[in-house]
Amino acid sequence: MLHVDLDQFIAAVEVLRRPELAGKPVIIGGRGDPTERAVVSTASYEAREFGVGSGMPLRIAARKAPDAVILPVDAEAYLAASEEVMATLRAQPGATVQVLGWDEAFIGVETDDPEAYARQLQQAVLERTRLHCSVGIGDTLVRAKVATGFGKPRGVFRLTADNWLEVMGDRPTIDLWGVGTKISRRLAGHGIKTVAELAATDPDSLVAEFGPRMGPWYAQLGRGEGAQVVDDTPWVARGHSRETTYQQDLTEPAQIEAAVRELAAKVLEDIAAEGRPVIGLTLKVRYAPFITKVFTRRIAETFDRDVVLAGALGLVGRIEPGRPIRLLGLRAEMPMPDDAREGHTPTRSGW
DNA sequence: TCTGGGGTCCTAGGACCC
DNA sequence: TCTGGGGTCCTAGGACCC
Repeated sequence: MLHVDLDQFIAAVEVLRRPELAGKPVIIGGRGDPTERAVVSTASYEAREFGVGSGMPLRIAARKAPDAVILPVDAEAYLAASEEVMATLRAQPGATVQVLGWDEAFIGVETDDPEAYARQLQQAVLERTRLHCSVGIGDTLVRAKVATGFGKPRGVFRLTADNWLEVMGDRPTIDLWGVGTKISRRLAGHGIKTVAELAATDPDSLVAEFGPRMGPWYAQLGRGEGAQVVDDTPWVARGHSRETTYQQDLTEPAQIEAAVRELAAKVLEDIAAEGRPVIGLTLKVRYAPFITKVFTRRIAETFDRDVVLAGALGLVGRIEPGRPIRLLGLRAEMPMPDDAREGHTPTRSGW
């Protein structure tokens, strides 16, 4: 199977409609204002030379690359570009396409020459969208996904059981897809620092630390093993959420209630667009950069906007009074149809 | 200088039921 | 006086991904 990842996707889309930005450091984030609370969505390769990367506070990025062009996020433009890319992938001969995000997909295909297929696919995407992509080839989804990183930019790389340990063995576990800072640190606490060490670990020995599913999953991940099937079943959202980081902290109860009403209106709009009912609500409150609380409430299945709004406002009562609020988020959960795809994210059991 | 927004899934503990 | 075992649901929190 193949994994396709567009190169610096968001920055590339912006450069396409503003050719004068080609070759310059470009940073996309928030509303494009580095004085606001926001982070970098994507930086062009030129901006990355200055040490700017995704997730970095925009303010810091602007200081590191003072001459960079900073643009606001334009989700609609990226979605439109994404749809063209995905349509191109679906048009490839024999391709089963599983979309992972705006700029990523797995391709299931039977071919004797995957490298040639990958090159052909890159050419097709470039011709139709003027965007460059990298392609990973693998005998599992995990290996294909990891392989793509070695192909960047504009390249192709193959990772299978034959060369997995040779290529990945000496790398830190955090290089694995599904292992972040927390898990890599906890693994290191058990003397497991490299992918090879994780691969050699008895899956059952990780159960005590990570639980019955995640423990064995990490051991499997170390070996690059996992699902080998690309699933193009249409994805069905489990829920929809909206959140806002306020430029100035909220303090007044009236402010907070108005903010929750605003979030509820947006969430209801997203839900209504799908014509599905609501069965649960979660209110997220950030009091300070690192202190986040969530309040969840299950409700009887309903299509009634007023009932949902009342439920959301009910959760507001659990907010600690008098504490400045920097972020509010509201999520509505929907019931899942029985035939919906299981295990969408890579780190989970479905893979 | 201070960390977005939209998602998914796992874990653990308590309540409740049979 | 003691109190099993299995199951489900709910809530809170954690971790990861793009």
